[in-house]
Amino acid sequence: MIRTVVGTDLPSPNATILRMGGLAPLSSCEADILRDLPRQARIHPAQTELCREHQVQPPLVLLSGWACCQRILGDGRRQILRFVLPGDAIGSLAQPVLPASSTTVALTQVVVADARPLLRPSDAAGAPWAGLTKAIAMMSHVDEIILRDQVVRLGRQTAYERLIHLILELHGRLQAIDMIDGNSFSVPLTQDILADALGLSVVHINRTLQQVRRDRLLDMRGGRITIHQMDAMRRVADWVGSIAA
Amino acid sequence: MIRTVVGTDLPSPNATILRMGGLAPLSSCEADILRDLPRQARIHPAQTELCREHQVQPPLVLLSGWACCQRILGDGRRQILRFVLPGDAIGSLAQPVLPASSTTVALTQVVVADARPLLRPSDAAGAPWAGLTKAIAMMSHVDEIILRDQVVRLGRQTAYERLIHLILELHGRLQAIDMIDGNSFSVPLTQDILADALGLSVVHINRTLQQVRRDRLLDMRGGRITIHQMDAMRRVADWVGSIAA
DNA sequence: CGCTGCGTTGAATCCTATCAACGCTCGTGG
DNA sequence: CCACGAGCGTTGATAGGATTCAACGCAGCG
Repeated sequence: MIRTVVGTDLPSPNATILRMGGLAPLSSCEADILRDLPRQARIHPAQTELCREHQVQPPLVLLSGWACCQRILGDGRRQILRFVLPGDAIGSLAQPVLPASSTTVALTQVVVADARPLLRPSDAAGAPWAGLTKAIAMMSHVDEIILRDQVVRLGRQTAYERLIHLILELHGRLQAIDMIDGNSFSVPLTQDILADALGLSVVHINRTLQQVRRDRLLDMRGGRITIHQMDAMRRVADWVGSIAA
Repeated sequence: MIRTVVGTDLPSPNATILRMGGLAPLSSCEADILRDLPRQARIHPAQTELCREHQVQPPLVLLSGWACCQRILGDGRRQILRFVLPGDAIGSLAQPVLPASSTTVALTQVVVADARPLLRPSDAAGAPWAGLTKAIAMMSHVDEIILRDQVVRLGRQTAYERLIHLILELHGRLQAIDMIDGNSFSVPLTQDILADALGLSVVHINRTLQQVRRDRLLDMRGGRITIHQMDAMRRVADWVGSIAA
């Protein structure tokens, strides 16, 4: 059930504006382009493949909902490469013509918009596109940092550290799009999904979650994370705020 | 001991030409630019930091030797993100002005050249720079695929699979720059380095290496890998030749 | 009502890490 | 020349972290 959004309930472009505006100052003309994204946005249910590995397709922007890039091994093992949050791109904005480097799947119902309006040829330096161009460059840079963080987590951190480190990442990214309420935020992730993101088994995710709760660092249940001791979490996970928050 | 190469023993630009020429057809004028890279190349001994995380510096091209991108955790744990082979860039060519997203260290003596000659403003479409521009875009795309492969290895593969998968990656990348001799190739990696790349302990790398040898898949000793059963290796590691070889 | 998705628990197993020690080669210096 | 140490590979024993298998509880839903 893919439907085009119509009528008065246009999805909000806020996340995108916050995200890109946080990466580079945008002219009012550029902000208008972002505000126009929701026209012709599309809604997809959870589990939808938003783009498939090796396939060339125009880049999208996620307006609302969560998605993830993942890869499936021959025997069914799944590894989630990164989570895609509102304001993030699906498919590279910096290299729009290359095939997708991995499959992106909706984790919740999502609203996506065609990102091509952001891609006008921005040859003229200092033109009204300079802000968007820089924001796009920054986005792909941040994406790479996120991927490298993921490598370090999986390669050299314990389950306990990985879990906290990922939650700190999500916290930082959600903060940038104003989706943090005080010391808690909504996280539509099952333990199953967390396991595939952190390279662990569901059972062990469950036990690690209990451990962090017992240690009073944070609490995760019912799709919501409440942070109790941010500083202790940063210490445990060896957090270096590489992502501007 | 950093010295500039002088005199008649200029380092060969071959790897770079093979690498970039394999990613996009290059005009003779573009090839000339690559051939000119070795002028003013620099030699660094092993262990040299070629670029440091967060620091902005002009991109380099590795002409010979091996390097790696790595990150060190607070308590000394090290994770190698990717190996840098001859013909590869150090620092992004596609986004030359952004800070480095991780530290790059020489694993052997290396020769590097300033990559800025490749970066002329290539506004004019179809200009003599089109090939280089495309090759640079492809390189950053391949780099991302390599990083994603690394995530999958670390997250969802066993030590045995990881080791073989990495060796297949190195084989493919070395083949592209013509550094494979029959069924064997030189690999200046200690077991210590392999461990930090694959997220394992040295001891376990050692034992896994013995296992693959006993299984007659391949043999690694004295800085050289000999492949005995390529097809079996691909099967074991769930290899999908994402990297053009 | 029974099913499905999700979270939870216990027990046993396995993979991988850690610790400690030893052998080897090679370069260095006495 | 030989002693010495550093770097690298190897081995055994032990411990620990994470997986697997299996089962159960619970809520939501057709």
